[in-house]
Amino acid sequence: MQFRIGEAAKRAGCKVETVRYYEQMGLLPQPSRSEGNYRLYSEEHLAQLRFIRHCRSLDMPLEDIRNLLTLRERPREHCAEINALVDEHIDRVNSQMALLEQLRESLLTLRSQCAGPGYTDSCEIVRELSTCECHDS
Amino acid sequence: MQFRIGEAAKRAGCKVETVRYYEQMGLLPQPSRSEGNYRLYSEEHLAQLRFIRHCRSLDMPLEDIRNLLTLRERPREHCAEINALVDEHIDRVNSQMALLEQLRESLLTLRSQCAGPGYTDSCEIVRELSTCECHDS
DNA sequence: ACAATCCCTCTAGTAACTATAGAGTCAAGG
DNA sequence: CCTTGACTCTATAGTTACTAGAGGGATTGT
Repeated sequence: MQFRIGEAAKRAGCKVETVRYYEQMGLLPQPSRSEGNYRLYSEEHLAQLRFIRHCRSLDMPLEDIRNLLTLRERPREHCAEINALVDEHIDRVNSQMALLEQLRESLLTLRSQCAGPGYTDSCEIVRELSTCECHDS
Repeated sequence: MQFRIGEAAKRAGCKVETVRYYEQMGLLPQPSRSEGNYRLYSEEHLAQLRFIRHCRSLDMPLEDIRNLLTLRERPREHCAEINALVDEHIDRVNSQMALLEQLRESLLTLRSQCAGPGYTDSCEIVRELSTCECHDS
């Protein structure tokens, strides 16, 4: 079975442009072409595309996926590396979550400054946003 | 007191390039210039820069900040809009967190597939990433 | 024969910066 | 007076993972 790009994209749950983009980035091998120069994908191509999409649904960066694609050829030898890669990604997600949690706190505090229609002359939210007690660097 | 861009950036806790970028995006008014064509910032400029940075530290998009900068000129009249803007942002942060939480679950499940040195011939993580039970669209 | 739908390549746009190149300005030291 | 170093200027390109568009060819159905 061979698929044209539209069919491949649909089966992988992404857009046509995305498939071409992965090819351009070297994540998908160049498929054969039809007479009319259309890309023709095999089942293996499709499997690899799905692999990529699955990784992306876990928000892994393409660079990590590129590495995984290489490592998975000899999974036994590279088990440790594969785990490390996943662990690093989990760490990234964890710290992103911690950051977002802080953000949420700050925003809720900010929002509580103005609970109803203001009774002062200036907006407490604007006032709070104007004060600066923090230095990033 | 007038500051050159380096001093302004330091006081606002950001990079020099970032300050110029805000000016280019129309978030900071163009400052006066010295004889040698250096930007010269007043206290008001600095306050506005800090306002922007504070909003950014809450991860608000520049477009929202642009709106806030306008709204804050008449806070009393625009109190409701200001609140709505903050509320929307809180919603965004909330749904981002929900997404990340799901992600974390999936990643931990994935990771648990390979707890120690594998005893099978193929990596369970790679196997799981290859299976596809989901369609995004 | 013709229209609709698919596909092709190439280029530019997104958000919010960051980094670089190549040049000018300014204060202090020798 | 000259030079060195730190600072600044403009303009341009790079980052991530796509998305959107132009301008054209291929295929399919009526």
